[in-house]
Amino acid sequence: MQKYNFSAIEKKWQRMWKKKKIYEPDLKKAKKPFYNLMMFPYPSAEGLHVGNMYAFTGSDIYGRFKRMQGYDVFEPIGLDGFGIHSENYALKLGAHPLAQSKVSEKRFYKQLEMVGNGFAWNERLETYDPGYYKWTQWLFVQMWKHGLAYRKKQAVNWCPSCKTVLADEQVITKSKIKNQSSKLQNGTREEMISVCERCETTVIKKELEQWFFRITKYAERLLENLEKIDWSEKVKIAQRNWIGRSIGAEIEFPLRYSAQNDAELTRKNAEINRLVGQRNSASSQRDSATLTSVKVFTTRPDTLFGATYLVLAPEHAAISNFKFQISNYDEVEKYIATAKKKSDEERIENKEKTGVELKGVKAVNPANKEELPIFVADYVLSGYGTGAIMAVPSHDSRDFDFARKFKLPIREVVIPDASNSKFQIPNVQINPNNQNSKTAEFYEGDGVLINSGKFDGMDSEKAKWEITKFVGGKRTTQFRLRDWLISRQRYWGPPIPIIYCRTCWELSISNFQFPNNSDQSNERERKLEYGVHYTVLDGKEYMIHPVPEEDLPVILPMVDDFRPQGKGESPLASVREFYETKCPVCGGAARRETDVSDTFLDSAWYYIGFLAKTSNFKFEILNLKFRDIAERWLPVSMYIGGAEHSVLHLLYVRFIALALRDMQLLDFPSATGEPFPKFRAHGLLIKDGMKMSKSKGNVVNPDEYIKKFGADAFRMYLMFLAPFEQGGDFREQGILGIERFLTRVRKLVEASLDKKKPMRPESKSAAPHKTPDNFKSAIHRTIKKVTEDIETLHYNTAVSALMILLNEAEAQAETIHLPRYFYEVFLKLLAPFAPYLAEELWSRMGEKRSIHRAAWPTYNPKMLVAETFPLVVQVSGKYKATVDAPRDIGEAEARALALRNPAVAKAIGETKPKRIIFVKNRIINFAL
RNA sequence: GGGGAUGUGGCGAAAUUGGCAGACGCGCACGCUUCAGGGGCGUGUGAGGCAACUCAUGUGGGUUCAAGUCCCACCAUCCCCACCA
Repeated sequence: MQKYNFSAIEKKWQRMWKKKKIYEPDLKKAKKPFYNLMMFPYPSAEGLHVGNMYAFTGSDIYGRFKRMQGYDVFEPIGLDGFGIHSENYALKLGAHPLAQSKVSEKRFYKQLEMVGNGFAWNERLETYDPGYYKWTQWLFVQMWKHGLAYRKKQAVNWCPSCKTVLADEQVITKSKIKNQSSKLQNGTREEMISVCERCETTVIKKELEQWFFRITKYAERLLENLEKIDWSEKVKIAQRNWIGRSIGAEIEFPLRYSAQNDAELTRKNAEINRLVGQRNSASSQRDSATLTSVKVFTTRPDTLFGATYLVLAPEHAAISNFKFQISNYDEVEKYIATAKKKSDEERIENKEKTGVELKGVKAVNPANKEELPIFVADYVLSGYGTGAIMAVPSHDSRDFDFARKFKLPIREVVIPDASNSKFQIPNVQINPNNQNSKTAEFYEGDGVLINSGKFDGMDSEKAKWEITKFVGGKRTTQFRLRDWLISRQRYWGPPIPIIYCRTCWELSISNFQFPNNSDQSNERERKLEYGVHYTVLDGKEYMIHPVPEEDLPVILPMVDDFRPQGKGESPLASVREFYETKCPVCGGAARRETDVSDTFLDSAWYYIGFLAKTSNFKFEILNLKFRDIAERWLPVSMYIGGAEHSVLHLLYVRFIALALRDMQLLDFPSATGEPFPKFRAHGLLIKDGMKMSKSKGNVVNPDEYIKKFGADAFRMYLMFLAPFEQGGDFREQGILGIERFLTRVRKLVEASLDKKKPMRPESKSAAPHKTPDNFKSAIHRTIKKVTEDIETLHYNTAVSALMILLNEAEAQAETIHLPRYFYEVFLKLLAPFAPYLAEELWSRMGEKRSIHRAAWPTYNPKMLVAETFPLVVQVSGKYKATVDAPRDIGEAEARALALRNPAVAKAIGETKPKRIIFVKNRIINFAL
């Protein structure tokens, strides 16, 4: 057998494909556009990971298939090269990220070319290209101008090792099992810790001024649109849970202060007025007004009569307002300080509830006018709802734990419907003010109300809204989704295009008047509401201005020491030439924002970037030409990527797309505005049953395999080893089977081209050119199978169908000349999987056009079925025989045929079958 | 605690959706090939039994002429989220 030099052939076709622009659709004129997108990689580690290859190949097969079906397929590629992962990699190597990016770029593109994907190389992009991040910054400015970006001081996740802020989504909870002795004694004891998703360092909380994107404004739409897009169900569920909508009520609890404090109260209120009221007297009135009630959010307003205390989150604003009414304020303050210092690790690990009562203040239950104690406790989160809850220990496990610990009353107000035997009535003390700690339990289900005055006997679902109405509460919806924290105190990212000006602040505030009856909640929010956008830097207020669009991009300066500072500031904050600038409004000296934006902003619009790239380093988004292109190509036809991006990238991209549409900056035909109406998540590739990682030393280097077996064999093996959406175990041995298969394909085609080759002597008697109908039928069945399997991403069974057809063809070739039709069909079906070999053999057959532009074969439905079929014969449900039967025969004929079989006749004997079950073209069963 | 999966040979996995369980491939065994170390070809390969047959899709029940597939209960493993009121 002659040697097959795959690497030479791969190079040859790579050149040819590029020259003939096989994979470059005309973005402006394409008639049947098909945007086949795969998540672009970030070049962090040593070259491409097999996992990447796996994902890209799976996506590429789909693209090649669509191209052969006549679509103008656009399959772009680029690098998500900005961001912490790339920066950390550079830090590790001791290289500058800018220099390192050039090295990575070269290697990645070379590898990506090798694997044989039909990429549109002309449109490739890198997120660190100033031509690209100019538009990332432009996007930020648009978000700002439309009120979707804002600045706020918040306790944020801080990674002490990466020295930067992390979004909630980038903090992961890890369980680590405690030492073995405790495991033996107490069963498995798990300790939960919050760690940085990248370096696994424990994350702590830090209060910092940060930039946020108002993704919560889109919570409802992001949730509702999920119903209208064709995505892997598990990804939809993950997003649904992340957005986390709950419907409940906001209920106000009036406050009452102890009598002995009243005199002091008056005096201290005056003090508040003096402190707060300097700038505006209206605000002090409001501040004291906030002291009269506390608002809580609850999903169970039906349990209001069972509320026996209130709990405020440590960060709750009202607590400091109570300052002069709380008799034990020192203790409260101490508790709050401890709670704030606690990392999430400690808060979560320590499930034991803690808290302190606010003495001297009571809340009044609006339903039954009872006075309730108020606590501050860190089991209530400040960021959710109103940061305050009404505690109903009888119907909530957390409140129950707390009540037990602090000996608070537990009053049951909902019992399961006694007529429904599915529920057991829990053993709960119905004594309102006395808990029996031995037997008390909580019940979180629905049921019927008791101990609830005039609502007794009402169904709990109905009571929710009746009681809300009764106490003047408001039905509201809450989301778990938080705003997207977008600023990063690192170097390797697009500088946030914002300028802070002190002069402008002074000018604007000196002649600013608040409208008299404005909503006077928090002074700062109020100012923001009336258009005074300012921030506080080093204790002074500054006006916030976006960088004018014509001044973009704000170039990331070349900085030698790009290491994170660890003070909550970006390394850019030490670069005077960078941060010192001129105010775009007043022209005076001003200061630039020195944080960079989150990498997820870079990747939130890259699919638009591919379309907008007009030439090297130039993108056009705004002009009309681009709008034509967007209209033609968006939304993306098929998006394939990893499920690990279920709630990060995939949520942010959707958000940005919807926002751009609302801002009327992006338009494409779509009812929903969703950028990816069809998304499929590929599975995870593992090795030896374990996730691949360098620490385990089981990382597969794709280059070696491509060098050894060729890109075709490597690709095809990856697709064969398991269903694409499931992922599977990479086993080196498996690739040998594919290698054999491809060699046999080549030999079969080569033999057909070799005219001199004689037929085997023993087959002379056969009619050499007549193709048997069963073989024709096999060809058509294979076309059907492969077509349908590619459409549903069942690549493993598509490959298997090709193997079956090859086996059959080899057997046929013993006796007949296979028709040219067979070779054409076979190579076309093979082409998406093994693009090089298919192209090579195709051209050797004398074809001039690329096989990747050839028409995908179609099948004739009439040819699918053979003339006979194996009729399965059962007796009493047990298999007895298989007989060859003509297609579509009726029951009588089938019965006669079956009974002629000796094994069947023997099994039935003299008995007369009670019943005969006959399934056409399949089975006949004699029930005795 | 909540949500999502997944359990089929020695291994990766198939199974027209209720109709011959294990397709296809890996591995293994034996044989052939003037065949040298991961070469090619052929045959066999779920388990037990000489056999006809019997038993087999995590476990235990059920529905059905017929169950990997449908229903009920349980067990195991993995992933995601997690004090979200």
